[in-house]
Amino acid sequence: MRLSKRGEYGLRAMIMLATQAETGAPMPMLQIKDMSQREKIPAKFLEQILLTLKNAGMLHSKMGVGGGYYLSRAPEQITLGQIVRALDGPLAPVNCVSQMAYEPCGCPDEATCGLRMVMGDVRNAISNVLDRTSLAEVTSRVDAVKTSINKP
Amino acid sequence: MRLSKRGEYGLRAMIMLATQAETGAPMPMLQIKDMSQREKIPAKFLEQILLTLKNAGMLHSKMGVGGGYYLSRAPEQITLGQIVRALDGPLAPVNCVSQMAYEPCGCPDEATCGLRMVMGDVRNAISNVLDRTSLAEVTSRVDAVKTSINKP
DNA sequence: ATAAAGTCTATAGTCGTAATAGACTTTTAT
DNA sequence: ATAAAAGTCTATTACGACTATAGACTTTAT
Repeated sequence: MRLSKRGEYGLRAMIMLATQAETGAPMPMLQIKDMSQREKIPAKFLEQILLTLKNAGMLHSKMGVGGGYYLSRAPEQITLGQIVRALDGPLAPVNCVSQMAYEPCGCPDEATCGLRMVMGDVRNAISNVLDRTSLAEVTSRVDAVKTSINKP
Repeated sequence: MRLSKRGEYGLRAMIMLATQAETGAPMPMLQIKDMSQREKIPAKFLEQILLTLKNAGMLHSKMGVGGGYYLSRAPEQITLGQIVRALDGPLAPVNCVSQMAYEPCGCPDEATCGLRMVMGDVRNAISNVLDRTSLAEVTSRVDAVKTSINKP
């Protein structure tokens, strides 16, 4: 049940951008170079990932000197499920229970397939986390931990 | 968040064996050939999978004419989580939240890593399904559907 | 004009998955 | 005793996806 590196790096980048957005900075933008250095992500790989996310409509960018990437919507409006799906495809463990990429799996009868029932549960369990968690919720959880450490 | 073919085939085989066990047949055994034909699984691949499961202690086998595989414990005592872990490794999407295969992921500080918090939730969500579902529960769900179809 | 930054496409390398092969061992039936 | 049926074990291949790198191009600020 692995998350790919592409998915991991993409999530890290989006979380960084959301954190930046919530600082209230006038232009909450980050550059590839910044992000790749902070989290030790290969820059050229990250570039592709951000491009994918941009083409999926989650990021905007500014070219040229002083450019960078920023979220195209408020952090509340972007879920982790959207990010993972854009980068890694369906959340479902098997295609026959996928909402976005259904395919029959070849078992004699889907209605009475035990595997399919359980994998449907797994898909829902994953979706209940990733589709209900927004970038804003992530940053606020991080903030909560950080302040509880500073004021014990 | 894919389940590998190995995992899928292994689960299918174990569910077949559990179904067989619950028929009350005197010797609830199935042969590789039977299982591979029923669910269109490449026989030689299934062979490897069953061997892995046997070495993990979930199956016993009988060699020679009239041999085959059978569950080493009651279907109630075997969870899907055990099967998936034996075949595909940890359930966790990233190693830094894995119970059975923890590894640091290289983020600056694990305690305040937003990705890690969420992936921990995902791991728990998956585990809450797979570790709490036994083969017996799968077969009884299948039976429930089958009888509700016959008596509408 | 130049340097900084994102865009885009192609391609290489690597690794895990899926599958196949084949020689060996055990057991049953005749 | 022997042959056929079945599981055991290890090696190896084939393939594709994932990861990463390269390089030429475009846009923008100073």
